Amino acid sequence: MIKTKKKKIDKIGNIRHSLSHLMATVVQEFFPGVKLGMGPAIENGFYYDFDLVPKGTSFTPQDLSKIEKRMRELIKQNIPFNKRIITRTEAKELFKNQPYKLDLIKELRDNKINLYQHGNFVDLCLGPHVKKTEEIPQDAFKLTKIAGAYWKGDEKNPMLSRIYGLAFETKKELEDYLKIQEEAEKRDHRKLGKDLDLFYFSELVGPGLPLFTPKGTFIKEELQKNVEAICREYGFEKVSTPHLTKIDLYEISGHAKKFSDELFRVTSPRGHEFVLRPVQCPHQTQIYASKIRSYKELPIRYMESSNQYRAEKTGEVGGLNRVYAITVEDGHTFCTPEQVKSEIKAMVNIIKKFYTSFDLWGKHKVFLSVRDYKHHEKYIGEKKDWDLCEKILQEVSDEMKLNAEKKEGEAALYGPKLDFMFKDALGREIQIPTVQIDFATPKRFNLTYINKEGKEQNPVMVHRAILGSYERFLALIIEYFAGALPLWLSPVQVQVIPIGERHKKYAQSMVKELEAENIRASARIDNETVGKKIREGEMQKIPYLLIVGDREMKNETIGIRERGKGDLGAIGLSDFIEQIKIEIKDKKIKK
RNA sequence: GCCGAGGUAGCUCAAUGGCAGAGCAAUGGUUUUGUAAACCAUAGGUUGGAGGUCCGACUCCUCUCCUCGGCUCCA
Repeated sequence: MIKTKKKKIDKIGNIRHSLSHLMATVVQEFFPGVKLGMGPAIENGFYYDFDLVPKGTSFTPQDLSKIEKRMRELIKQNIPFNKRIITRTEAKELFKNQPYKLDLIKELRDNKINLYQHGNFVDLCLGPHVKKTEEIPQDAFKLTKIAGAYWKGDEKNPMLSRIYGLAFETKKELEDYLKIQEEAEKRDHRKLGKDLDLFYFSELVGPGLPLFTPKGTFIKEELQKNVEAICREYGFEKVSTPHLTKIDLYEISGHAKKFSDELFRVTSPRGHEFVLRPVQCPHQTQIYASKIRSYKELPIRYMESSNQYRAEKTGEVGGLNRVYAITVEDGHTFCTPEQVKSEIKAMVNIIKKFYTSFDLWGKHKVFLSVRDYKHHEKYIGEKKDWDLCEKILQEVSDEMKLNAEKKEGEAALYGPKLDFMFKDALGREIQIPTVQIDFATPKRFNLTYINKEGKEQNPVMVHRAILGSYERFLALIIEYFAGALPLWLSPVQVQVIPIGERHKKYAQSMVKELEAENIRASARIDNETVGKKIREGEMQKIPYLLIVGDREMKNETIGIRERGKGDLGAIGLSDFIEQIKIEIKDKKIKK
């Protein structure tokens, strides 16, 4: 069973990879002198990078259909793909006009160089490929987009023109994929944020600076109450610190140097230099530092939901996932080295509890982000501390069965971390919760406590974000629930719809009763048809619509319509209130 | 920041060098409605902004702002 599945993956991998080569053939045919980059198979398709001549030219969307058409013609010719092995010297000669290929050859240690050839096209490649192009379905691929991409992913290198393609084994799979993408676009938080009136970007305020409407703000605050309640159970205390600081703070923490280009700088009228804070940790260290600490006080756990400001590169801001002004739910524990592991486990448990309440636990992947072992100078802190931190996180991952995947070079400035990754509506990975160990920052700020022996010692700092950025978290849940947020989080939980004029008073009295029970309710007493009010209520993703008319008034009931489920019949208001109070209290997720 | 595609009414979109338009939303009226869009009318625009070409620019060119898809980055 598993074997056949693997075989299937390989087969589609070969098709994708071979399509990439075929595309390069056609591009070479249409754009003589083109320099070839790399062209691998990827999830759902393939790409190939090209450097067109003359410099500065690129593909147009029209080129894509021409290339695609020609690729189909080539497939029909049933061209065989052949593997060849040549020596380094031969390879250098063969690719003498292909600087990027020569660059790749330089990196290969082996003297035997693998090539794949079909027709006249030869590429430096380990394979594998299809044997003949007849294995490639002609109608199950599509060239989709043109993008710039740096050679070998390094922004210091030249930018090549990349063509992305989708490819599947059957036409139906391709069509299904396109359909899913189309559906996914409908749950894009940027679209739903507008439709549901949650947030807005003003050209006057600027990009990356979301303005939250009353509904959006309500959700943010409700999330905050929720995450703080869980953290409080685990001993976190709320602190609040200013958004500004003298830059000196970041000179000590190391952020000023490392993130110099991403700091918003503010100069006072009297010439004093401040920065808008990009992180909260250094501020919180200063609360710790405000007095002498004893080992008996530790762990000390602070949490704070507040704004941070990062001057992200312009091309990187977008929607709520990357903004200049971020609301971050940030927390730090100061503890003894012996306490680190249990503190981290506690944090993972908080994350688990919080995400379980959204039905999101299990929808994630965990990365153990460690340093770039070749470049320790990029980080602060001592090597032995880093070794220990990485070991602790690995143990936590093993003991808590997190299955963390090691990611080299992804660590924070001051320490390694466990990052919890989720996917957005379009399948792009976003990092939300994180737990990070930090031996370095307490040393830099000279934070100490008096240990059992009566001697000063540096505490360890554990950074954690549960909800992370409210903006990102909101984007995640909007997309996950397609806007139909859980009842407890819905800005309007119940809307009462009177059938006609003579039912309006009854509707308003229902609202009063609901509000008396702390249920967020409103009545639609405007002169629209019932059908229209229901339609709008459904589109606004209001969890419950209560329809009241003659029947309901006579029987002192309400007609319930549940979001996405339609008419559920009539019951008494008190029974309804009882039911939804349970749903709110248990934070049930209804699907 | 880099490569590419875009920006027309609050929203979704039309008008390819020759009078800027539709549906929804808004406003006023009529209608009082039984489970996903009642009807009529009115108003709504320096076509993102600035400059240029042209008798004439939403349309062509330059710059700029913003949005989207990638790349890079993400404390």
